[in-house]
Amino acid sequence: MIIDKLNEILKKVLKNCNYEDNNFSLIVSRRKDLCDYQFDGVFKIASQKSLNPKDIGLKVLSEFQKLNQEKNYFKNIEFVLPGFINLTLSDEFINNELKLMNDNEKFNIKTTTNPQKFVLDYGGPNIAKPLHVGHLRTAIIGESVKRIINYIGHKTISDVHLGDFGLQIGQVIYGIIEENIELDKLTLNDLNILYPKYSALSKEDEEIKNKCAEITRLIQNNDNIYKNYYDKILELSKKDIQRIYDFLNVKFDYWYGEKDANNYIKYVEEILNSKKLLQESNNALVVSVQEDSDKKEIPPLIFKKSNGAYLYGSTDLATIYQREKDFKPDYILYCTDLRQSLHFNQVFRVAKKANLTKANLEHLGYGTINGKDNKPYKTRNGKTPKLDELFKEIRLNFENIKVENKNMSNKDLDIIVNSIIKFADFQNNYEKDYIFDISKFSNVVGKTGPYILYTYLRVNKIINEVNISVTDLSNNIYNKQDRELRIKLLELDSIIQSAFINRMPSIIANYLYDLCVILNVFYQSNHIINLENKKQKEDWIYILKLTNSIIKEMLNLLIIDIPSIM
RNA sequence: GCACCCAUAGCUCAAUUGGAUAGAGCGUUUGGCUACGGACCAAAAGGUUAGGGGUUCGACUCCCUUUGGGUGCACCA
Repeated sequence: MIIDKLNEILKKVLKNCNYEDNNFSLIVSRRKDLCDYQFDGVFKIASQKSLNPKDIGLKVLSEFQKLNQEKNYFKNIEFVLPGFINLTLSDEFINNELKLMNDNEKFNIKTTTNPQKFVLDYGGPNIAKPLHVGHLRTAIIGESVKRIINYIGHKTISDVHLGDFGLQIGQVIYGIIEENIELDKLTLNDLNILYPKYSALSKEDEEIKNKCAEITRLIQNNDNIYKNYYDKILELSKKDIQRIYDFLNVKFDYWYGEKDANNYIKYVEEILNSKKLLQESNNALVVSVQEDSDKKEIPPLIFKKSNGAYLYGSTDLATIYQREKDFKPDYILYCTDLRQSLHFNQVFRVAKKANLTKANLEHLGYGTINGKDNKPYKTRNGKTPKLDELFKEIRLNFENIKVENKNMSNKDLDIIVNSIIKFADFQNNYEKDYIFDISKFSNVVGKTGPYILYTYLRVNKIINEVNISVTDLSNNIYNKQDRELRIKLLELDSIIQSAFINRMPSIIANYLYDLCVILNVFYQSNHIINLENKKQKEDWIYILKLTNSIIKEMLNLLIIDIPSIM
C-alpha cells in the first residue's frame, strides 16, 4: 500500500497548492542516483493553468516541505529543472513500510476490495497431436496470469478448452480406417504419424478432404458410428496432455473442450436466428461483424459450413454461452497465438451483438514461435519439436554442466528444468515474436532461472546458519547496498499492480531479476555471519528473510518452485 | 491487392506506457575470495533506437512518410 500512501501525500500537497483537479501519482524514480520517487506532473499543471513550470515546481516543493515537517516522510525533497520534484525517503519511512510488508501475508500490497470473476481459457491442446513448443506459451502465460489475478484477490476459473471436435478428428479417424489399424492397438505414436500425414493429404486431395469433413460432421451431430474411435483418441491424448501439464505444474479447474460446447451450439443458433443475425452466403450461414468505424472490410464469421458442420467460431460462441450460463463471469481471457486476432475479433463482436454475455472479452495474444531464420515454425507438418523432447534436452544439458548435477534428485532436476524454460520465456514481452533456440536453454549463467534459484538458496543458507528469530527492525540502514535493497523491496506493490493491469508476467520476472542482482551485490559486499554488532545482524537477517519470502512468492507467480539444493 | 504487427549494442531481449544520462544477459577484454556457495561480484569496449519529416518543455514511445521483415484476410484450428 506504499503507493497509496505516497499518493495520499501527493494529493494533500496538490490540494494545498489548489491543483487538486488532477489525477497524478508519484512514480518510482528512473534516476536512482538522484532520488527514490519522483513527481513529473509539474509540466502538465503548467500547461493546464498556463503558468510557468518553475513557479509551480517551487510551490509544490514548498508544500511538500511543509507537510514533511510534521511527518518525517522524506530525507530530501528537491525541485530540479526543467520540472521534476525528486523525493528521497527517510530511513524511518522505509523501515516502517518494510515492517508492514513483513507483517502482512501478501506483503501489504493493495488487494482488491471488489473481487471480480475471471474465466481463463488457455492451453487449448489439439487432441489429434502431441504438445509441441507452441503449446508452451499458452500454458505458462495463462497459468501465470491466472496466479497474478488470484494474488490480487480476484476469483479465477481456468479451462483448458481442448481442441477435441474439429476437422482434425475426422482426419485422424479417416487415417486409422484407411491404414487398417486395430483400435485396441492404437498408440500415441500412431497419432503422431497419422495427423500430419492425413492433414496434408486432405489438403491435396479433394475427395479425402470431403470424407474427413463428413466424419467430422457425423461426430458433431452425435452419430454413434465413430464413437469408439473418438473415445479412444481422446483417452490416449488426454493422458499424455495431462502428463505434460503436470510436469509444468499447470493446473485447470475444468477440462472442457469444444465437444462440451457442442451441445450449446443449437441455443446460440436460436439466439442468432431470433435476432436475425444469421445470413445465408454461398450455402453457408454467416454473421456479419462489420462496424461503421471499420477502416477495412472485416469478413463475416462463418457459423455453419455449407455441409452442415460447425467451425471454431461456432464452438467458441457456444463456449461463451456455456460460461455465461455456468459462471456468470466478469471477464473472459483467451490466451492464444496472436495470429488468431481476427478470429477473436469476429467472435467477440458476434458475442456482443447477440448479447451472449456481459463479460469483458480479452484476447491475450502472444507472438509466434520462430526459428533462428526468423520464420515461424510450421505447426502442422509434424516437424516442430515436441515438448517432451525439449524437456529431455534441457535436462541433459544441465546435467552435463557439473558432475554434481548428475547426483541431484529427479524432483530437483525437474524443478530446475522448469525454471530454465519459464524464466527464459517470461522475461520477454509475450506480444512479441519469440525466437526458439535450444542453445538459449542450455545456458544457466546470467539472467536465467538458475541464477534466481541460486541466489535464493545461498541467502537461505545464511538465514539457517545464523538461526536467530527476529521480530523487529530498527530504524537504521547501514550502507548503500543495504538501502538499495530495501528500496527495491518497497517497489513490489506497484510491480504487482502493473503486472495485473497489463496481464504481463514479464513485469514480475524482470523485477525478480533486478531484485536478485541487488541482493547478490549486497551479499557480496557484506559479511553477515561473523558480524559483531548484534542489532545490525538482526536487522539484516530480518531483511534477508523478507527478501527471500518475496522471491519465493514471485517465483510462485511464475510457476517456478525452489529445489532443495543445487 | 487490403489490413494489422514488428524493426533498439555483434546476438537475444528490456525500457514502470510521453520524462532526466536508452538498460540487461550472452559473446569479447581485464580484475576479485586462506570471509556466509565463483551458477557470484567489479570494470571496459559496444547505440544517429531502420531512414526522413512532424506534434511539445520533453519522443524508443504519439502522427505522417520511405525502406525492410512478419502475420491475417469465407467454409482449418
